[in-house]
Amino acid sequence: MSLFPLSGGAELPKGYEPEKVESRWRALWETRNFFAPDLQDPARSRAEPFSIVIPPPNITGNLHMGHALNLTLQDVLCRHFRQRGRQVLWVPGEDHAGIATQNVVERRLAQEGKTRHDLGREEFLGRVWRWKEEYGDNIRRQIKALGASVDWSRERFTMDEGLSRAVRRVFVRLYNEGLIYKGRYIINWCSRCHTALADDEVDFAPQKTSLWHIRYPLEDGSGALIIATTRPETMLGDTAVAVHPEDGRYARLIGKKVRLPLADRLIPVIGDAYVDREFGTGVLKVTPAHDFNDWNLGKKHGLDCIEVLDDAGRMNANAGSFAGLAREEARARIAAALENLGLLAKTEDYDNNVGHCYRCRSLVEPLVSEQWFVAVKTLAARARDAVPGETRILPESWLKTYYLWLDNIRDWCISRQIWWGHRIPAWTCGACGKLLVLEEAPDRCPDCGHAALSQEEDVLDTWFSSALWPFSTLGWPEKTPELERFYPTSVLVTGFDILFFWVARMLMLGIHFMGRVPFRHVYLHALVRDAQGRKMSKSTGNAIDPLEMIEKYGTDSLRFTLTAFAAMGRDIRLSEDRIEGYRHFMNKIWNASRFSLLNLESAPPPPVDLARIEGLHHRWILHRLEEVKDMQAAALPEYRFNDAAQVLYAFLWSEFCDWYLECVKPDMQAGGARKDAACFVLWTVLRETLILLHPIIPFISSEIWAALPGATPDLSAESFPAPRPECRDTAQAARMGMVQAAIVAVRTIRAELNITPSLRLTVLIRPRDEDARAILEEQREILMALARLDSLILDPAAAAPRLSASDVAQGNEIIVFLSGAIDPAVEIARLDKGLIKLDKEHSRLARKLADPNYRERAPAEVVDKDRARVEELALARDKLLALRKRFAG
RNA sequence: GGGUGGUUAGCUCAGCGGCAGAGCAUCGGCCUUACAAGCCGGAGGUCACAGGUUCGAGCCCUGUACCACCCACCA
Repeated sequence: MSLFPLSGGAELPKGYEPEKVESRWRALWETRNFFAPDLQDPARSRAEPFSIVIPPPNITGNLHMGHALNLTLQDVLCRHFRQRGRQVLWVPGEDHAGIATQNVVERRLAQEGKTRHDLGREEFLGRVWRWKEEYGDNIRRQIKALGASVDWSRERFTMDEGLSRAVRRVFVRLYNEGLIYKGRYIINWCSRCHTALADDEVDFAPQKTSLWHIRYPLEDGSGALIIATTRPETMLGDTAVAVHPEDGRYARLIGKKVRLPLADRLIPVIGDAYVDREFGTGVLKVTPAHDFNDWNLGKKHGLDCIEVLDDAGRMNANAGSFAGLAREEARARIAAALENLGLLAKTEDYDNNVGHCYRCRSLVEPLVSEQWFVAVKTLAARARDAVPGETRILPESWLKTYYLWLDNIRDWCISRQIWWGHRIPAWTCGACGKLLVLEEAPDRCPDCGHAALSQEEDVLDTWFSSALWPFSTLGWPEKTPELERFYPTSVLVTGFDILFFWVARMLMLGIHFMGRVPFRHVYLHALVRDAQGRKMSKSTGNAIDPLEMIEKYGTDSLRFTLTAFAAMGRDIRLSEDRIEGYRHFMNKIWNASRFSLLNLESAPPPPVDLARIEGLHHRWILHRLEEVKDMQAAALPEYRFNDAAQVLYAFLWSEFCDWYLECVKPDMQAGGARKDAACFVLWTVLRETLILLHPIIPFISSEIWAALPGATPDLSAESFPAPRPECRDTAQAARMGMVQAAIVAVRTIRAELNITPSLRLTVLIRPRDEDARAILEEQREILMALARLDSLILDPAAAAPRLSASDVAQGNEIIVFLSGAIDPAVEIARLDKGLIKLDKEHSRLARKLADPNYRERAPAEVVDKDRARVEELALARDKLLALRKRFAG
């Protein structure tokens, strides 16, 4: 198959070059649309499907590290479950991001000296669409760059026709059910974006301001109430003054009236427990039109609502002589006017917290206006009940936060006064004034028959369409096979920062319209922070660009880094060093594979019965492979990404490379049946390890796979390796541990005595028992090679020469013969160091075992283990002491 | 004000009742025919603090300190 980069049995180039390798595989996966599930596939149809809808990136931006993490984790899951035989669907798509996108395009227009109003609605939207075509593709390329195994044939965009229809259907149904209503209400208003904002689109930030103390004279002339305010300019809209009903200073004044300065209106003094007696003077001015709490007080006490600010942040006609002034200007002028009248009691510095637009950072103004709302109380209650029974939120620490939010939720303001978005499907009859809420534009008014209908100007909050994403992308309101098969989706993988914006709302609308939750699990991953723990952002300039990292270190290095750091419930502090570090791991994999391929023929090695294979190292590595398979199969479905990555890292590097490959070298040199067996085990272990690595590092694993003898065309279609219970052998693994300990003991002596590695040593091992002797004898060749010996004596009775250094490893006495002089003091010091260590552990355990409470109450197996250990320690100590004696005399 | 998480080797972090771990950094020795982006070995810890539970506590409980973050409010 010429499409595939390498054919089986090829030699790998000396260095790993991610760029070349990756572009080949990207192109291949793309042209073949490898990751579109075949709904007709009988094998996969039997298993429970695995589906994910992508959190749609905004079309405004470039991929950042958060996306890279998000996409990597989803891809790891998708590839893993594909291996496990599940039918996997991962739906890609993009979000139109109403305000953000409109801002970007408007900024461009501004460069041409135009505003959107110069173009008009239609032409402006044309511009946005063109912009979308350009940048939507940008995001797509970046998703592809990461190697995400999405199904591009099912890509969706929140503004495409299908999804827009779903939006209209949902809107109309909620309206007819009385869950969407239109009303005058106080909302957050961004006077720069010129639109309403939802509560959670407002960011609070501290601001230095003043607290003005203003006298409000009592009507009866008996004095004045002094109120403290940060917003004197809104006083013109005051319709009451409030005090705490139990406040001894003021309670008797409730029901009286004060004269509102500058406006010359009489307003009542009301009593309400909401007032904090401790704050300021304990008297609160009430401006229902420009403050959320005042709005509530106004409703409760039946107060008038006088608006004094307009939607551009200027004083309106109600402000009398201040009309037309910007709010800051008005504030200064009013303060000055009060000062002149002697009504300004004092001004003090004050640290305030003010709302800002989360998109453009400008000040948010509470204003009363006509908006559309979703009545969320009942929807929220059901979304609450669904968790954790039908939908599990992980890590579970987020549960409480989720509940708390839903319990205190207010109606959701869904109308936005911008153009880019789903226009509200409501029309007003110009003749009779009837409001028509319909999925498609009506020709004429059904009541009066008039054709003069005008559609609402507003569009819907972006999150309204995203809230439908899990079912709208699958084809709803049509009854599609995808919807039937893949809803509810298996898991939603996203950052916790949009738990409320998005996750909770998907749950609400999913339950309402589908009758079932939209996903079984929600996995909330970390935020990616910089090395100092700050949030990465363009403005702070601390962002690490994933594409730059990909270019520099390769996609797999980046993916492995993100996976390895994705421990549940913790933020990731990322720095470039980390990625560079894991590039070393890629190189290690590459070179281990090169070595393997150099020893393998171009045809797959003839099979050997692995259950009966000779050779401790083979049995050990096969046993360990089984354990690694188990761990991976357990870790990934539990979203323990870091565990999966760490286990693979340690297995491949510290076991496969450091030990197994070294052990196998003599086999390869020996040739014959021994080499054949080694080739088969090597081939098997490498093959299966590549399969295990593939979900995390798809590119390099695919490239190596393709070069393996007998490789199938594409690793991404390969199944998770079947368990091989006959290869599990704990006893053999322990024996290997003993051999390793003996080798390490020799190496340590060599290093501590500064003996050059090039000098081959003579070593005497006094085995602890016959079994150990037999094993060590059998492994003589490996011991000789890895400890770099020229002679190995295995004899329990042999004497240790005075010219030697020694140690005890798992009960075996290791005696390294030395040719040159030895300083007895040095050797004694070495032995004493070991003895001290042994003694410490021995006495600790002995003390523990001496305690009858421990012996009685601890589980028998724990006690037995300690007993065995104590004996072993005692034995080792005796042996070391005996060895030490030869220097004493 | 309410809530959540964190405090373990120089750094970044795993571990969450039974021998304190990893990666990086560091120190010493090596171009040992896959890999110097490497190999071998070493050193490095009152597991924030104070109590408690337990035969046994980084691990469980209570409290304290500090650091993050989230929500609400701030007239």
